Amino acid sequence: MKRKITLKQIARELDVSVSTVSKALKDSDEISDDTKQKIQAFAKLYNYKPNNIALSLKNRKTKTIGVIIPEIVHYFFSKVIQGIENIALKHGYNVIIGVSNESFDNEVINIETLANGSIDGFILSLSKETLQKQDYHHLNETISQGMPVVLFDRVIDAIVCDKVIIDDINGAKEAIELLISKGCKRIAIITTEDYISVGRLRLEGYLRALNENEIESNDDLILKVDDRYESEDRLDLLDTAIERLLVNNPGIDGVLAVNELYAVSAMRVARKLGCKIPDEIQVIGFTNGVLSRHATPGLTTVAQNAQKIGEKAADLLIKRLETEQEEESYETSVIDTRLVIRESTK
Amino acid sequence: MKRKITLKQIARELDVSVSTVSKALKDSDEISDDTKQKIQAFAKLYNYKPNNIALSLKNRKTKTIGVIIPEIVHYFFSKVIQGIENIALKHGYNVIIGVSNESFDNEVINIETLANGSIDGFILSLSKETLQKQDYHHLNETISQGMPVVLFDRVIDAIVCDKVIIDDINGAKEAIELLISKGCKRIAIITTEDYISVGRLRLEGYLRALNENEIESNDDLILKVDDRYESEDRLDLLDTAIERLLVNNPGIDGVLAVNELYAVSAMRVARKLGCKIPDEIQVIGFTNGVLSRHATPGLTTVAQNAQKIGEKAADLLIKRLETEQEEESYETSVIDTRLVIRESTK
DNA sequence: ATTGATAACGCAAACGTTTTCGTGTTGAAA
DNA sequence: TTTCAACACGAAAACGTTTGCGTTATCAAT
Repeated sequence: MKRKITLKQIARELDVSVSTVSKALKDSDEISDDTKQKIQAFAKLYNYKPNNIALSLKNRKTKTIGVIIPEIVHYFFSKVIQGIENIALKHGYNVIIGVSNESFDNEVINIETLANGSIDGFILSLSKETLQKQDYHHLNETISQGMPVVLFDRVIDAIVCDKVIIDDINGAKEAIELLISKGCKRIAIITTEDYISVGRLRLEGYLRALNENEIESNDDLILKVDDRYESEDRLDLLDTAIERLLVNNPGIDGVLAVNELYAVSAMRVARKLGCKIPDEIQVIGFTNGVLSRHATPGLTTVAQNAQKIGEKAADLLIKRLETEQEEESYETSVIDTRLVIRESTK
Repeated sequence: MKRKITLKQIARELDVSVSTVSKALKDSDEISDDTKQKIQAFAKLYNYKPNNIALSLKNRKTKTIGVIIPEIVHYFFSKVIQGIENIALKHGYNVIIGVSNESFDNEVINIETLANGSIDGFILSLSKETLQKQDYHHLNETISQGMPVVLFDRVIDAIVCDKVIIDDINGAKEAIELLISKGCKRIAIITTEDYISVGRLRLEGYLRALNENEIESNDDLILKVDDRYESEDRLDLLDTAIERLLVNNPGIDGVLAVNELYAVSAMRVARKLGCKIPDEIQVIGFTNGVLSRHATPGLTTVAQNAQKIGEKAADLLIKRLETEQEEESYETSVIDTRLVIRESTK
């Protein structure tokens, strides 16, 4: 086993100084051609590569981006990571992933362990628990220590930094408008509790669309799902809640769900209740993921361009990292949504 | 903005030496109680945290695990990462992710940039292109440099290291046995090309099960899907291939697919051809992911315990990292599969 | 008064780089 | 022969830690 070789070892072996080796490998013209060739050949032979850690310490930058997401087994988030990876790789950055599992404590721990020199900046989406507690001191502290942060998807005004979001209001509004144009009169929405911004905003879009089309909104048609129903072993509770919605409110002919899971669950429940999709009920979801694509019938969805979100977030972060000046003007980038029509709408 | 504080700054501020600060913060009894309290209080006030990079350089270990996967937007791989993250966090390790996108070159680049001191060890699954080229020099080199490596899922004998796999042969065999016990007489398999080990092994299990049950195998019933059909915009080609399989071989009453995508595609095509599932054709897939759970009908699958694979891989790696001695005996851990019965089988 | 122990701290090296600033050697010009 | 560039290289500091060892000062014991 031949361990990695260092400048010092090369220097000793070739009987020159460490600085000579360093310069020779950088092709400095301080060093004679003879010596350079000798050193370069030797380095190549032993496959010398500079030690990243030493470089990081010296340069005070790690060329590494920290990404903290609530959940990794999730089409949207993994697609965002893919976007981040793309851009990062292109600029010579590595990506280190932390998963908060929707827990505030995990988020804090992840941030704290990464913020001590391991990374140059953060890209993150807040955990549900953090949103609920409305405690952002950990983020504001790392930001005030000069660590650049880019927030995406689940963002919050109280944190001042670059942000990447989608136009949730408009995405939902367009979806509802599609349903209306397809003849829906009684449209329900399956959303999250209000503290999750995307749920709140999509509900807002739903209400606006109804309002603009002079359809009276009805609280009975608004189902705010308890988070806890989202875990894999609580699907029955989600189904029950949806079933209650459909049974208690006969005549529902359109459903907007704020994520894939809610949407396919709605379709499953509707089918169970004997409703034809899209003939009797039309369904639209959010996130054009694998579920939407392979559901039966195929699910019409509001595509979020998750990959683009990741790319934009990485762009913003890297731009801030590479331009030293501390611009105190932060950018919020809005990524457009796109309706993908499939068979769950007419 | 208050930047992170260092030992040196504390030392200067309190008019002591750096080493005194360091020792005081470690509660060394070389330092008087007075000084310790003063220093500790000051450090706490300024929220001192040791710089990870400096520690890494000094200790020659980074407490970071490098994970390289072929694809991140993928239930199986993201679930494996979740398992790795769990264990890593528990042992104070960070996880840095590289995505090869099934490309040999990307795999090499990822490994090389991470191997230069950024990480203590690798966990990885080989890219398809690497498997095809059968070129493993990059891995064998990093291993020979003393970098611990754990391979999972797509493993290869030519690389000598710890490995974590599932019992593909047996998993497939049990699936086929289930189909046979449910009355299937003419069972097809939708698998990958042979160079992908999991496809090859599952085919092997299929053949063994047929053999043991004295059913003659038939090459016409073995569909080896071209990789390129797997991308999101090539789904029609996959469907066409499956359709050809079903149309050219009437009487197929059972299908084993080596992944979720192939399985739901098979169901979609079968339904399109007017076949009832599971009455006329029963289908079993691999990977108990979100597709299997939410397909209609629910897909019976061979669950791979992806999270357990990740946990085991992380365990193996960390064990090797923490026990310094260079044991030259490598372990191959086999994670058991589990049949999850749903409505796509009788 | 001398010795020796002990307490409390600082020095310096080490991890692997890069880079600034010498320094010694050569050769040519004066 | 002296002087001065130019050339080729080395020493050392710096990044932020940790740690073995050396160095004081104090005080008790002889």
